[in-house]
Amino acid sequence: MNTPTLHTIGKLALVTDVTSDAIRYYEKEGLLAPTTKTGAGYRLYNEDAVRRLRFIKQAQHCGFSLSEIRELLTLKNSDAACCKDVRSVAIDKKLQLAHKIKALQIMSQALTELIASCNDEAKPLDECPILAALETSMAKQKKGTAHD
Amino acid sequence: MNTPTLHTIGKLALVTDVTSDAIRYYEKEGLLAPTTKTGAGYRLYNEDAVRRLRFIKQAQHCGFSLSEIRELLTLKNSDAACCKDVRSVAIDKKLQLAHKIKALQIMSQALTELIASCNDEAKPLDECPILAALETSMAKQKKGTAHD
DNA sequence: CTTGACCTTGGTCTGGGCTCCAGGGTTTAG
DNA sequence: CTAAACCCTGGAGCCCAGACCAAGGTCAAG
Repeated sequence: MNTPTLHTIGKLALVTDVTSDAIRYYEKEGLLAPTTKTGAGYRLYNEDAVRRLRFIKQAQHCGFSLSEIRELLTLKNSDAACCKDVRSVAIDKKLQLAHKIKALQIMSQALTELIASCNDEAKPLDECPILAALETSMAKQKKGTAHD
Repeated sequence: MNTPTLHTIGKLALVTDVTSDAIRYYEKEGLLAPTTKTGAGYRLYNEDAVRRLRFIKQAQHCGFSLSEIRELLTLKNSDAACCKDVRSVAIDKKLQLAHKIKALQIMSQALTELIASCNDEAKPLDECPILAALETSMAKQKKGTAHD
């Protein structure tokens, strides 16, 4: 019966490199509860909390929002769910990322065309093809081979 | 001396497919002022406003924020600026987009690896390699050739 | 003249993920 | 014992691009 080490919120913050404010915020959002509280109301955490915080951070780096992470954690504690469910959540998120990436690439492509349209850099502003193009409906002007 | 057609805000909204609320918001942000106002305070817009709104919308589609668009419009009305300046703003924005895209691709890549790690979909949750990986520091596990 | 469609200002609300107070109580090192 | 360092709760603020709402004024058609 070795007593497990319990951290106060500040220690946990140090160990995990997450601010105390953020930890309290996660608690409010239902992502992470302290193991116990002292009589004075101090939050105390065990090693599970460290793992859970790492989980949260990693998931964030994978593009999951906190509410999505909460769902992942719920899934994790669920009896009915299996690994396949987790996998499909990941696949879903990857698709969402693909959509975002595509949207940004379309923007980038539009900029590429605008930049290409402006060869003569010495033109005065009222002849600037970029500004002109931004005022029109910018119907695909595909004038060359612009890769992005 | 042909009288130019003036739109009320509602007409302008219809023509440009931008809500009246958004148009008023642009005005507050210094992007678009009405040509004139009636005695009763109604905003009236001429055809320039239509072009300006198109400009704003196109620039948004290129990833510019409203404050950036305001700067573009300022540039446009400036005497000192030339086409080269506009061009470099566009190039700058394209770089920013490239950074965002890269960040998202890194996330996507991380997900790809997680998904690949989970081959046996029937595993129970406490053996789910995705969940396990999210709890560790996820030190680059590069086990195969994962393209993204 | 009335009804309904329009317009006005000024305000609050949203979402995401926190940060940064203020005004207290607690614990610990010296 | 005291001062510093920690902890608590609750709330406000931030960024962005509007949406939405209420209470009222205005305008056109019938």
